[in-house]
Amino acid sequence: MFRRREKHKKSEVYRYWTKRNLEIVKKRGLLSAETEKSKTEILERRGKTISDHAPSESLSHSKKSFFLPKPLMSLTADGIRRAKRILERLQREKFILKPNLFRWLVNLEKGKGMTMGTKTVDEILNRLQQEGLCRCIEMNFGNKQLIKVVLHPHIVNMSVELCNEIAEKMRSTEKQRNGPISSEKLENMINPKRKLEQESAERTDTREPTSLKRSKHDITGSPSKSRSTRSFDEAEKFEANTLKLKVACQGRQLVMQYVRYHAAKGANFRATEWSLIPDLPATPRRCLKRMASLKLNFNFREALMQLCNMLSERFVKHLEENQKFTGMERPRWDDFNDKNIKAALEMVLQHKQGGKCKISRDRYMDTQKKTRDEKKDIKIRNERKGTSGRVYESVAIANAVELLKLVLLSTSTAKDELSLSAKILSRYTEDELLAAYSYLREKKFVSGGDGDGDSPILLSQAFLRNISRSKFPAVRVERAAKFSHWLQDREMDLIKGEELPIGPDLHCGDLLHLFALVSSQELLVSPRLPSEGVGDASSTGRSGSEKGTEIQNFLPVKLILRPTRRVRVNKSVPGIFKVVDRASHA
DNA sequence: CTCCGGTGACTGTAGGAGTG
DNA sequence: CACTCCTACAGTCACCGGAG
Repeated sequence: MFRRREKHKKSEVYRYWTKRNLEIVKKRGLLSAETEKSKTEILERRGKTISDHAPSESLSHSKKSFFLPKPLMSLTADGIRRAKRILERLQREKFILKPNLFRWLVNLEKGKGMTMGTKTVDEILNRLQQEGLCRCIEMNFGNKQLIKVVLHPHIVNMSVELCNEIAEKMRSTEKQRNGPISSEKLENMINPKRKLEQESAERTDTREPTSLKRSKHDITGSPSKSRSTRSFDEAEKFEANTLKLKVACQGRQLVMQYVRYHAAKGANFRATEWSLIPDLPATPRRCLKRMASLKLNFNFREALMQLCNMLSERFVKHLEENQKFTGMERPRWDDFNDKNIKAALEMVLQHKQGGKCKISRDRYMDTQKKTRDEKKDIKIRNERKGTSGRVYESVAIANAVELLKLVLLSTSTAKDELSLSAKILSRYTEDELLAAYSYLREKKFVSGGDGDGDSPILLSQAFLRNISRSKFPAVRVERAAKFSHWLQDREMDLIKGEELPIGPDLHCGDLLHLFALVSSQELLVSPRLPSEGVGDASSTGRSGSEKGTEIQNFLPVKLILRPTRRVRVNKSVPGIFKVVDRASHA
């Protein structure tokens, strides 16, 4: 994982990127030189890759999904959409003739470039039936042909009226498709009552009914109290399951569309333009709110970004390959039936309900408090920065990261320094330190510390290399050069043994240069306090000291940094004293 | 009763368009 | 180029209703 600060005009956004993703787009820079400009521009506009991303192992801990009933969960995204359509239509119409259902679904998916087979529909119906969301029966009104009918599950009694309705539907369908139908067929359809009475007589005769076959479910039992209760209960269950399925489909659709959008758009986006996302399951505003609320769940956000990354990688490849193999049919980059994509999507959907629900109340309250505190921290930090940059992590953890680095950088074994480090670190919670440590491990900033604890935790060679290679911004370098000139101008004073007061407004470049000299033992820095003590600047009237020129007004304090080794004599500068100008600080 | 997800009202902010 | 205005997104808070 790679955290990167992005500047978006007036704002700054922190995002996580996988290294691999970044490299892909870097490679893309090479490719773009050889390829068409327009496609390159698309890649350029996409930015470096997709944002925020969870550790890759997140996918390997596949948990059992509780989001949908298992039979439905195993359907593809298309399958779930079709199941949803079937259930919605079943809600409205109570029954559907299977041939009609098939034609209707095929018709709805016209232009998608795929042909759905009847087996696919059978599979979906089977799954729905297993979940008690529909009933599939075969009916015979006397003609040779069996008519397959999908029923709303709470229809347990085939009333004469319903048979009439089914027959009427069949008649109108046949008429539409084949023109006039045979008189025998018509007679059977128009008067199914007679046929049913006949069947009833056959049943009392303990013979197997011939005209109204049962499929997996009993659809012909006479009404009874227990049957009514079951019917009612099943109706309730149906409603609940339908609602659940509907919500799940919306959730899935929302995530899919969101991820498609972001994968294609890349990292250089300010915000989600919901109005541009097609096929949303609800209004853009509703989707925005829903997604915002889902993203409060850290696990969900991470899994979502993981999915974005995965899809983004495929999108980049897709563009690159299209550049090489123009005109060839390529696999879809956003194919949610792809094994890996599907797994990542399921992971996102699992976290949709997971996380918060799984933790105990106390733990939940702690988390809530922590979340609030973190948000407060972030708010304070953002306010201080004067921007509205959004930092998606705890400042406490960020601080802990820096402290850990410092502790690890320190090679001191002095007792007091170790206890000071321990004291500072003790201000952080175990969770924060663990998170900080995980972060450092993830970025390969530290090595060791694994196994039985024999190997100590150390800053990695890669980290140390990177430190020495990191470039200073030009403005800092200029500042250091200016400071260096300032010191050179006063070299004679220093040789004479005079102390030079250093102003309070040292910047990064000044400090770097100063402490480089201190580190090489060319200079000595000692703190001083004003002779009249520390207090309100207005009451002291130390105009001279504010200019930093009247060293005699300062008294040395106890804490004076002295080199432990002898000052190098071959250098002409014996020492410089850092004077702390309290008056100008107050 | 608590917990939790969903939702509306509200606020803050970025960025684009228009203007001088 | 700087400013204002407008739009859209994002986040917060409070409330509601269902589930347990």
